[in-house]
Amino acid sequence: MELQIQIKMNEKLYLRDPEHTELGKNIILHSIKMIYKLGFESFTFRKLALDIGTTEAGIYRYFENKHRLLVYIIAWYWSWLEYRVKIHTYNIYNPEERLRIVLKLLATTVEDDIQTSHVNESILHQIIIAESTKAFMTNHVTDDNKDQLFKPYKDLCKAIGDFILACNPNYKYPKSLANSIIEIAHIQNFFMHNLPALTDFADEKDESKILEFLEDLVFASIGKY
Amino acid sequence: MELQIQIKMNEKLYLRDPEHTELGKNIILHSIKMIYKLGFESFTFRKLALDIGTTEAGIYRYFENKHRLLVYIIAWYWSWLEYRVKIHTYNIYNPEERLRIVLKLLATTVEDDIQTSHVNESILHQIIIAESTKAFMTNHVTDDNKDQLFKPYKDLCKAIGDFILACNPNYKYPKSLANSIIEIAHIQNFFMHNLPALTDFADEKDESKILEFLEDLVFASIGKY
DNA sequence: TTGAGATAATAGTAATACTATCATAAAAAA
DNA sequence: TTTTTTATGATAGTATTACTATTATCTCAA
Repeated sequence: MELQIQIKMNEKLYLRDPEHTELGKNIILHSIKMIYKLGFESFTFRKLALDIGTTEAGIYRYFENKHRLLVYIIAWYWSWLEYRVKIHTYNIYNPEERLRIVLKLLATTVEDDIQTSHVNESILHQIIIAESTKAFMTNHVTDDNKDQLFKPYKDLCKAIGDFILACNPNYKYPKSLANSIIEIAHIQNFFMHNLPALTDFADEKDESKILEFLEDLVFASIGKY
Repeated sequence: MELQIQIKMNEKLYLRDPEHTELGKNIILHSIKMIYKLGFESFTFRKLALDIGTTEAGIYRYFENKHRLLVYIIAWYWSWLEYRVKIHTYNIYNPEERLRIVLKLLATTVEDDIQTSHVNESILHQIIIAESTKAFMTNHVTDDNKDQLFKPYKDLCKAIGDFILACNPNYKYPKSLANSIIEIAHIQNFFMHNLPALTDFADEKDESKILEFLEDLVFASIGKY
């Protein structure tokens, strides 16, 4: 038996559902590779079209512009991560252990443990690290938010915030701490690889050190250290 | 007596020093206003030239491209902030008090307490919140780092890291905690204003709440709570 | 067999991100 | 005072990006 998961995406994210067609799936697959390789700024629909063997117009039928495509990809990642969090914390009833599992999922490179057809999750994780805040750090963030484009991120933060509260119901900043640990995990990873002097992990370049830092931070903050 | 501070900028940041000429100062002044208003993505040299009443070519004489201009502005901010940190912690010998002062400088809107001619520091702070990570989140981060473009940010982190160590010489992650608190301060501020459901400060929209969160986080982490 | 849905091919536009050239005005050096 | 440097303005031009529009073709399902 081969299991496939399918993530239902917000319809505002696309013009035509890329999951429904071969070209659509190719757009997702190749855009992930290309954004990873070139960085989001240098990534263009023209280059993507050339790579896939289609035309710019073809891609514009699926996505309004490259920013929407980025938001789509990132939203997919957050949904997928929330799903992973659910699976990995299933049947675990100790709140601290659950939180530890979440931190590990956030801070370490994904192993392809869930089958998804057309997405390379490990490369996607690298995109998230470098590009994910660009999804909302725009001057149209309010409109995008009204279209619910950031719901997967919010849902994940909500879930993590609830885990934090389960550890310590009196902790005053569960939501803020939730998104903080996500963003810290990414920025530490980015700095470790690109501006290592800014971190305490320069020598080892080891993700498990980031995880230790995060655990230290979180459990000290919620008073369970 | 009127005191003016002058920040010496890395020469790689510009083609022609904007501090030396009227046009140069105008470029800085107007670009800050315009990036604040339009967001960095919608900001162009054409619009800036029109606003100043010069030509695109004129601006290209000062800055290679709009990204370099952003990095210049941000680098200026970090240098200025490090200077502020120095002044405000001068003659304060209690390490925890010093750290508290730094957190306040990081988390709250600047009052124009130091005279600088052509920079609106309070608008600049808003730019930093929304755009500062875009300075290094690029695929040319390594080259830019070799050119020392991020030195002011690194210097500030170093200073904060030293304050952290002064509070607790055994704390294992002073550098990582230093940049983490900077980035958390910004992201909480951004979320509070733009995606308030993600924070615990939604109702009040009050920077002092962010400061409380940061203090809680930092002093818990270094074990002085 | 018809027709809906998807794609390819082509064309075209406005804006962006630059580079180059030349004339001129102002400031500094001779 | 004259010369030279420096900064700016005016103008022009190119490649690329970010789109939109049109038409022809292909495929699959009713």
